[in-house]
Amino acid sequence: MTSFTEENYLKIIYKLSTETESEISTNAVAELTQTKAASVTDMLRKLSEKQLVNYQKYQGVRLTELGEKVALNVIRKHRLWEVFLVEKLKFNWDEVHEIAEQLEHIDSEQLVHKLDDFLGCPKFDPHGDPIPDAQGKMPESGYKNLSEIAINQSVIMMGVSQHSATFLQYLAKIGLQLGVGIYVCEINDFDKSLTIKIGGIRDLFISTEVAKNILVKVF
Amino acid sequence: MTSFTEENYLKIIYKLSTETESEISTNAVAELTQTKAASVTDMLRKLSEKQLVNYQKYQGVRLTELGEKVALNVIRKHRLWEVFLVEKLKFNWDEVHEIAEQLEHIDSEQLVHKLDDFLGCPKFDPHGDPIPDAQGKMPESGYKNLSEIAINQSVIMMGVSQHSATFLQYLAKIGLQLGVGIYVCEINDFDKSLTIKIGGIRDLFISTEVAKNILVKVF
DNA sequence: ATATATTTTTAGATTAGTCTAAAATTTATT
DNA sequence: AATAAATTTTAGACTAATCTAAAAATATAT
Repeated sequence: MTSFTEENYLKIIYKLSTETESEISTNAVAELTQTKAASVTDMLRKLSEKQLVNYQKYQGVRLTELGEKVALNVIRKHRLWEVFLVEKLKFNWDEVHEIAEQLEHIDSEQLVHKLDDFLGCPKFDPHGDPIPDAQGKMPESGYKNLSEIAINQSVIMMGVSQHSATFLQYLAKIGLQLGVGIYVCEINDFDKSLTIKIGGIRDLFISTEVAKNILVKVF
Repeated sequence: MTSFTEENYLKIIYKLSTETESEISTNAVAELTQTKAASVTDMLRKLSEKQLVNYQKYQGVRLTELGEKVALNVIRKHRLWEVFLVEKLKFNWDEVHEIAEQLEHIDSEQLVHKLDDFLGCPKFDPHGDPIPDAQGKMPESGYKNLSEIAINQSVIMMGVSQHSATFLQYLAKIGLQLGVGIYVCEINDFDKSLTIKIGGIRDLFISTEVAKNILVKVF
């Protein structure tokens, strides 16, 4: 059995692995788990004994196949619960993360299966993130970051790759929401900031930082 | 804040309080928490420091008003989640207890409120147990135990006061389910066992032990 | 390539919740 | 009322997860 805490470590190591090719550093894990490096070292040794990660001291860490399976299952639960909270309970998408952080650790295969069914086997969560299936396979979205889109192209906003409440509330404020049409008018050479038109109407100026965190489908 | 473990203790002390007038003994708590008396003593001291129980050594324990409020909130969550599992996810009523034991500790007032709404503010859970409202007030059911019903009376089965899977599966096997009509044909003077007719058709023989755990509404 | 800075690990403590075994208290029995 | 039995508490120890401070290893910079 994997504890609540172990699951969180695995989830975080998984997340870091998708952003980096190389081994994950102790410090990187410490930052995301909100613990100290010393605590991470202890946990990595423990996860290693349980065959959930490959770890050798000073050499960083990588998930084993088993560890990745566990991580993906936690992510699957997290995202399914987020769909439930938004679709069924009518939460806003910026309110669900903390609650899903708790629900993702509920342990019952049957529950996950029935929840998935009840929600109609969704492939993406309310932030546009893909939901792995029971075997851990991610659906292909084909989404790109808005920052990669060329000038004069039209796209549709499908998700975000950052889930902090402040970011989501900023998007809400400037009118960027799921499903909205975005047209790239101009890209500033110097800082890569963009001028875009949303819904065919409003002109908007956004930084490349923001654009990097917006997932879009090419029209 | 109350931990997962503290919440379990409070819930169990509450349950015992509804069954007894006097102080709750350390041993009684130990049995239900599946721990040893020594562990219970430690926890009672801790709960006492937090003003959740009144406890003096060797004198047993009682919930304070605050402790009862916390306990009722956990029970509220447990029962709401059971309704969700049975009504929405189509679990059988003998499968939901373990899962609800986990879900009852999810911490979010907003979640409970929205879940309650989503379920249509149910007053009773799938076992017929009353669901306390947000203030901790229990709805009045007026239900009685089948063992208290006089001969030649007709009643409707509304719930059970024992939730073990074995008991629920036994009921399913003999055909006793929620909403069924029960007519008391005969009460054995010696051991108080009953002969009943269910759904106006089948004759059935049940022990007083079973009858004590069946909640009915007088016709 | 050596010194410095950064990262990581070890060593030793801490907290929550649990345990066993022994001591203290209460309850029951004669 | 005295003793035996049962219950409850204390004392001391264990595990999981964390911490701080110091030591060790690795990476960076001159």
